[in-house]
Amino acid sequence: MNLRLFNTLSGQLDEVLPADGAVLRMYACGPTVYDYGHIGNFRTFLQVDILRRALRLFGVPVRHVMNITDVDDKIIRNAAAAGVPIAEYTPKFEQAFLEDLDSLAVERPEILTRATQHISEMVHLVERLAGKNAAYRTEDGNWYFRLKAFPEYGKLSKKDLEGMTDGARVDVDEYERDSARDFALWKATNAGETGWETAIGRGRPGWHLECSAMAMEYLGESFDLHAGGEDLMFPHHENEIAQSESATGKMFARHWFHVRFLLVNGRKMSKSEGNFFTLRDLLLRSYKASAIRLALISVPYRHQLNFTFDGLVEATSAIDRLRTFASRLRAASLEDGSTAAGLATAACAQESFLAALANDLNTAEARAAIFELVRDGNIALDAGRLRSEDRDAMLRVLDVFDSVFAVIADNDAAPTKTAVEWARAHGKLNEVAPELLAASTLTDAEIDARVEERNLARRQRNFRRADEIRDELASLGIILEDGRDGVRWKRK
RNA sequence: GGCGCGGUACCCAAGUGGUAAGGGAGAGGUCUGCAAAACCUUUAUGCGCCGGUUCGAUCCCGGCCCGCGCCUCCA
Repeated sequence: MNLRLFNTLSGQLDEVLPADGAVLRMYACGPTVYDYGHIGNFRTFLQVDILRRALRLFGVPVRHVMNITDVDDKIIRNAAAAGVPIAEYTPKFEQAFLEDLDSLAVERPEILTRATQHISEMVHLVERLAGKNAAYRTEDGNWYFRLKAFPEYGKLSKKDLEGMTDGARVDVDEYERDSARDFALWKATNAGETGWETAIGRGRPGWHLECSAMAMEYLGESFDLHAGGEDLMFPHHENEIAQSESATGKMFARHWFHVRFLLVNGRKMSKSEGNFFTLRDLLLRSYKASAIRLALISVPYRHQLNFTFDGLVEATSAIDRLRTFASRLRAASLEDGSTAAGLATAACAQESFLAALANDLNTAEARAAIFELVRDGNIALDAGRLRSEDRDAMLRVLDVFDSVFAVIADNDAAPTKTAVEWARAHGKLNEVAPELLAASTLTDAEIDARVEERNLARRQRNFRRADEIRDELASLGIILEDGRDGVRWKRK
């Protein structure tokens, strides 16, 4: 089965296959490391993660490059405010970003590259463009791309260059430019400001330049797929295409993948709306990393996702159901052999799952296929109709599901712990949910002791005392479940 | 103003020209000292409104209403 994906450039679903028949080369725009990542950022990175995991599932090896933008206006401004050079300002946010990716089970790209480590490649690109009369230097030392040199400008975002100046807010003070739409390749800077001494003068790169230079460096002048948030389509990606294709004369990326912005409580996320959340905010409120991941990937990437706390609660319950089913299957003692119905249920679920993903990464439908397996599997289990090979087949389907969704395997403790430690180190303990703090004050041994105490009371049929202990632990975020095989407890 | 997306049960959310997946929540049941958990069952004669095409439309076409996004730093 081959993956068909919507291609912004062609405007239709296209099969995604490596042009060289071997490895799919993809570039995904990464973060600008000037602050902690928010859930909007992560929806995009998560959907790119789904893409690369799905490609692997379909047997397509991937070479995935992601940039870290470690020099830009906001970084320079924030670093200046903090009184440090940008090289001292950005590493902690880059580190936090990578930690957050780990928390969300986002696979690392094969190659991570930083803008500041590719200044010479960028300068070289400007020189190539200048050689083709597609770039020019103004008196103040800035370099601009000459839009007139690239008639195809607008082909990605379907914008008509002529109509664009109407209504668009264009900086009319930039009188030096040939055209107000010409974009900056290189910004001249003074001695005291962040900059590099180069053959094209002292300065720093414009934003778009880094992606073209680094994509070509690691993937070649022409490659398979380029990904990013929908906001990047214009002008960022359009400008990348213009400068890259003008320089090389070759098609830059064949396939363009854009992830739609999410809404939070029905509005665009913004600090002024009070609906702006970083991943860390949510972890500290005691939402599990897996639930955040599932909430952010359950709505297909081209649809607007309305992120809410209710949605997070729903995702938490949904994951519990999946995990319970998996452990029920593993624990069941079953007769050897298989049944036609059991194997068919597994095969059918897998087929629907793969077909849904192959159809433009329809994660909602893919998820539904797995929940049908859960229901049918539970029914067969209850009826005693399941045999060991049926179980094995179903577990294998769950593995296939989790190779893309990555929510059944329970790795939730580490992200929460990391977040709480981070809060402690940054004087943000007041932002940590009380039960999270409370739960971390009791060791496992202490909890076990309390549970044992309660068991004793129960054996003596002193239920009043038993309930007291249960309530007490509940207030500390410890949940008890009395089962057939004893008492299980878990931290909320 | 230009470009684009969406309005499906209490909430979230797929989907198809032939009569509505899935998840959550609620209700009922099984189990239990109680509870929780778990499992099962159940919940839209209808898919924003009005026309049209069709044997038949939630799905196609036109109009309208509402919500949202991009066009500017932004994932």
